[in-house]
Amino acid sequence: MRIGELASLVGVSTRTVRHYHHLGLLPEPERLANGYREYRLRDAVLLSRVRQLAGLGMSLDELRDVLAEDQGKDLREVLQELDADLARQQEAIAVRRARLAVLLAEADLHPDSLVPPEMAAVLRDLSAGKAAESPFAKLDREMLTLMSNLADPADQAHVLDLMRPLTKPAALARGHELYLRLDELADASLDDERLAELAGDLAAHLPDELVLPMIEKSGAQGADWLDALSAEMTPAQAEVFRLLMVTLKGRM
Amino acid sequence: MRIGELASLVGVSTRTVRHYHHLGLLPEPERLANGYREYRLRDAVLLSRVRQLAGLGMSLDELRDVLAEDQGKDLREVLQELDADLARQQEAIAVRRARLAVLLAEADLHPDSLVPPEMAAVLRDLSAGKAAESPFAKLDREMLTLMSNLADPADQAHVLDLMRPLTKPAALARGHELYLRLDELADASLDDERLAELAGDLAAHLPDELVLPMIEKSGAQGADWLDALSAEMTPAQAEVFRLLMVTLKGRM
DNA sequence: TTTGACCTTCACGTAACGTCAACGTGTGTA
DNA sequence: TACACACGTTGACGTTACGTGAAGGTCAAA
Repeated sequence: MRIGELASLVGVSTRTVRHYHHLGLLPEPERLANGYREYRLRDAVLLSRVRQLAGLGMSLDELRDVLAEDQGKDLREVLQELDADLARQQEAIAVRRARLAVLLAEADLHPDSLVPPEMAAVLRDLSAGKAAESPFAKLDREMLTLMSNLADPADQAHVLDLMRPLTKPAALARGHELYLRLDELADASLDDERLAELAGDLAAHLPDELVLPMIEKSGAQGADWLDALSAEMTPAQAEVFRLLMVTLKGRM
Repeated sequence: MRIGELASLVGVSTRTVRHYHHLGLLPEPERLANGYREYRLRDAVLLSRVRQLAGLGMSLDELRDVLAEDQGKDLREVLQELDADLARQQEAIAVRRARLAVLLAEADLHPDSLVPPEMAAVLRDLSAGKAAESPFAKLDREMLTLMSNLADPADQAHVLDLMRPLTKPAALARGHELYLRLDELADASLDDERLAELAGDLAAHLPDELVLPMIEKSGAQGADWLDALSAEMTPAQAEVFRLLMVTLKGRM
């Protein structure tokens, strides 16, 4: 047999056969006078075995070890590891599919704000009505989208629970008003009394359980999302948040 | 934010961020006077979105299309395709695990002859007893191993059914005897009468349903396993098989 | 001033081959 | 005999999503 016959017998490309020679998975056969490789039946058996194992999902490197060590690790052990690995892959894919299903449940799916449907509804509510044009509402939505994207699914549900009181009509109206007040005070002087007043109203509006964990997490990590957020605000708005933080930390 | 802060905020490496810039998945931000990239909150949102989609199993190329076309294919469609693809992957892994389970059921698993347990038992029987040392039995085992490796699982079961009659004690003894006779005639003259006699006995021994499909498949493909097989036999043995083929073709 | 911890771009390495390129070999046909 | 055509040979670049140096500039603290 020459290489093409061997390849088509086993159902692979000649390139694959040569590749396996290169990796040492298949011994180089004798050469004819013209330099062509000359294969025997045994080579077909060896090649088909390599394909079998490779087809099970084993890497060619692992495969070389299995074939070489010959006794090193007991084939059964290797195959059991492989099975465990495949099980993990299945699990990972299942998780991805579950997340996909959640996203696909969203009614008007668009490339921005890839948040789960429930969160999308909350975001819509928060910047609806009077706050529809509010720049600060937009910033807040941006930040909440980021938080949603970064949180793991377990936290997601928890955060949604905590935000639910904010979506009741009365709280919503109050939230919109706070957005507008933040917009108004954008360029206020840093010693404007309304800043402290607004910070107090914000502290009263936001549930402690929602904000406190954020503060805690914030201090821990190196890169701080609070820094990124306040960099987007005007100095006056940042001052409002500084006051808010002081108030909230006092409550801890 | 500089690149390190952005990266740790979203939980990726700085290399990844730069890679996404290179691929056009993330817009290059402004640069500071010293050449450092300066990111805004919006970039974190964009980056986290890219990670979300990539984490679902989408390739970065597809992702670029999704983000660029913006309206081209409707995100929902893309995600549905992705889900279908993931489903196929799950199925493929399940098949691999099923094959693994079959292999792991084999009692003495060793790297040679990776055949399913039932086939392994048949192979053991065929070259047991009187045929334990038979060179031809060894050749036959080699070929059957190859066939088993190359056959798809559906055929596998069928072939095993067809071989079952050969494993009954009486047939087995007769098979061993035939192996020994093939060994004896290895270097016989091509016009030795015993060759035709042996071919006849072989034809009587082998079930038609087992051999006929092999002959048919053999003629069709370019690379012929029969060629490879007869290349391993002595001229006299090859002659036996030629005669056997003639007999069998006559029966078709 | 030196030490770190950042940042910059450039470029090779990874897995398992596919796919030219550039070339020799062997056979059938005009 | 000449030419086409199918097959073989080695060598090397392309693919995916970054990791991992290399070689060097920037900035703040000790």
